[in-house]
Amino acid sequence: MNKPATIKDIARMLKISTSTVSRALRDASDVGKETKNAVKALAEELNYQPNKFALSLQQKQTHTIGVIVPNLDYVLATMVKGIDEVALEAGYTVMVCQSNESFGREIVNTRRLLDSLVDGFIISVSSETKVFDHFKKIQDKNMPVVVFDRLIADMKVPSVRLDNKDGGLQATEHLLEQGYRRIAILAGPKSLGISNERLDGYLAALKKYKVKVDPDLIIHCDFNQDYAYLATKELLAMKKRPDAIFTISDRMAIGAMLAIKEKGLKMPDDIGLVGFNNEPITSLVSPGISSVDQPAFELGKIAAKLFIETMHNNEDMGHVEEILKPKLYIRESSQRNVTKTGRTK
Amino acid sequence: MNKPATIKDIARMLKISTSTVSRALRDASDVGKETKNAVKALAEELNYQPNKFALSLQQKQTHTIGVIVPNLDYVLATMVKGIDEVALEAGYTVMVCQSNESFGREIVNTRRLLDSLVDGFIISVSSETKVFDHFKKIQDKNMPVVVFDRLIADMKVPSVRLDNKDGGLQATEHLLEQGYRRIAILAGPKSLGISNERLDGYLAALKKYKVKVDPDLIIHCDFNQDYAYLATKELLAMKKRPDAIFTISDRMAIGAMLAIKEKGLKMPDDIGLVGFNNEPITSLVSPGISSVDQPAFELGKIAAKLFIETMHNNEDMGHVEEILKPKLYIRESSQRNVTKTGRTK
DNA sequence: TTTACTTCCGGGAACGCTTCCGGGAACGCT
DNA sequence: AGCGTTCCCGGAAGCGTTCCCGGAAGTAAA
Repeated sequence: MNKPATIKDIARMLKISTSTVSRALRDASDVGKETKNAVKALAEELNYQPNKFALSLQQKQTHTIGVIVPNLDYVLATMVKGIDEVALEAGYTVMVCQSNESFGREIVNTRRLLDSLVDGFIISVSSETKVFDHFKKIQDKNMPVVVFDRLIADMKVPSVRLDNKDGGLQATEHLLEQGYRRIAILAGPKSLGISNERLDGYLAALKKYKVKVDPDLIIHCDFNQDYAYLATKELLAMKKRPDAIFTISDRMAIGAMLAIKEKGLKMPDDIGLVGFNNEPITSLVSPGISSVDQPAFELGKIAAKLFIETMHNNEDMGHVEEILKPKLYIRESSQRNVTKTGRTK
Repeated sequence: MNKPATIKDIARMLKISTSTVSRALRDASDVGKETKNAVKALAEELNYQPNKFALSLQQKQTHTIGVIVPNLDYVLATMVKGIDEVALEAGYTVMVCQSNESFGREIVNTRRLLDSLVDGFIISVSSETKVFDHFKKIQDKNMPVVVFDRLIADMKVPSVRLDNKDGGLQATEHLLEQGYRRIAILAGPKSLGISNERLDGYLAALKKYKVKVDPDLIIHCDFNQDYAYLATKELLAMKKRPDAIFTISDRMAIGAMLAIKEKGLKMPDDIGLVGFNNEPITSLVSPGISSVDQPAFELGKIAAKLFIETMHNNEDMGHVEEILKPKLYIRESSQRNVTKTGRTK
């Protein structure tokens, strides 16, 4: 039972030709019923598994999807789970590579998967990435590409993403409704699209409420907790400190929260706080942090569906662009008027 | 530039044979210097990439490792990152599949990867899994298998794991040192090895301090926050409630913490709490939760190293078993005597 | 009986690559 | 001049499939 059985073995044992075996196994029409059964029975018995390499060599398909993500934090891990779910259903296997938010790493990963191992890609790009040549190579090879969450600027490919602007708008509007007026925003690096979109939402909300934008309250810092902590410390040290902070990720919200507590300020009274992603941690800390939820699992599923469609319909899926709506979960960190809205979750 | 260039193309263009091209590309000795250079130059120009399927068909190697994990929570994601790191270095690509702690899912994943796509496996088994036939099939095919974190009971394969007993011991001993005497433990399902080992450590510590074991204080519940919350509620409702709780995961610790707060008890004075994994969240909540740290990244790296060794040294790696030591990080949730130990991290 | 059409099956090429084998040319030595 | 070596290179088989094509029966129609 060492060497796996091949189609040839079956042919030899049954004294028929390999082509017949091949056809029988795939239920082709032009093969006798008895032979078909005999072949299937023997295949079963020998535990026959078609050799994927031979198949791939022939039909140049691997039924494998390369997924490249910047990391595997809560949101992305959930999205990947969604991808996995529908990919498996459709007979695809998924290869997940993390780029660790590194441009170089992303190129290496792409290269590796590209060589010949995968049928196509589902990508969320690293925050470091500013040029997309390595991804364009994929398209040159006519492989399907779907991007999700973080989009690629100038490539015409199907995509799923969150309506980040709306998320920023909901968050900021909520703070305004609660009476906060000097609202700061902790955004990510300027190269990061999702960050800019959320910032747009923030600006839109201020405009709607006719609150003047103070450039000093718009901070771009790295996408993590430590930087958010430092940035918040600076914000709170201002002569006219902000009375609320909107961070574009929950990890940053945590950083901000640490700085706020250290300063001895109380949420939501002294200062309001809203995060983004609705990670479980937001409801665990106290006070709970309001946060914009995104349907991550659903988003992953859609990404995979788009991929499979593009794979099958050879027609150019042009620029299909699915946009999902976020939903704000309000918790203690920003809820001044308890009468106003019921606490969710 | 649509069809990728093959060795044949090069041969034809240079008017030499494919075998010569093949040899030239791999720097074989018996090929003229000039031809060699010519071939290499042309290959470069055509952006030639050897077809992996053809290679695999031939030499039955894919340079791909199948990694099966129960989920992608903080610890496992970190471990996978470690695996990725050294695998990439060694020229291997990694395929990650999550079993979602489901036995059935694990079988499907194994099956899929097994078919022919991977050279071997690095596995952390699902908590649901009690029989290991699907893994034994892998060995039957003479593929290398390395297990990590959660071991497979009766299979002789190289493994890396944490010294879970020591972790349980450190945690419990610490609580005892702090003067707690009625210490409860929230363990996982009885089928979960790591849970039992940590429980062993707990028992060992009690024995060492000559504290009698109270079976009512040993709770087996599901490995997540909600169940831990419920279990803790019950514990706290006892006539003689415990004065400390050791949970075998941080997520469970969070659940416990919620129940404790709800009951109006204060940590560390009314009750002590120690978790396991040292997830970032432990230092974010307040009070910070003491937790047993495991070198997850390192553990992942070792797993991959073991795999590659097994792959190369054909000699049976017998039963290599690497065991890593955990380290307790003490935070506010369990630190009564501030004089005793300095707070770490 | 011939013709034509099904039904079922085998032969062989092809996918892209490696590797074994063998042969020709050039060279040096006797 | 003859022989053995060394250096390069081409031919061909083989990895496990699929698929096209053609052929041998059998059956129905002319």
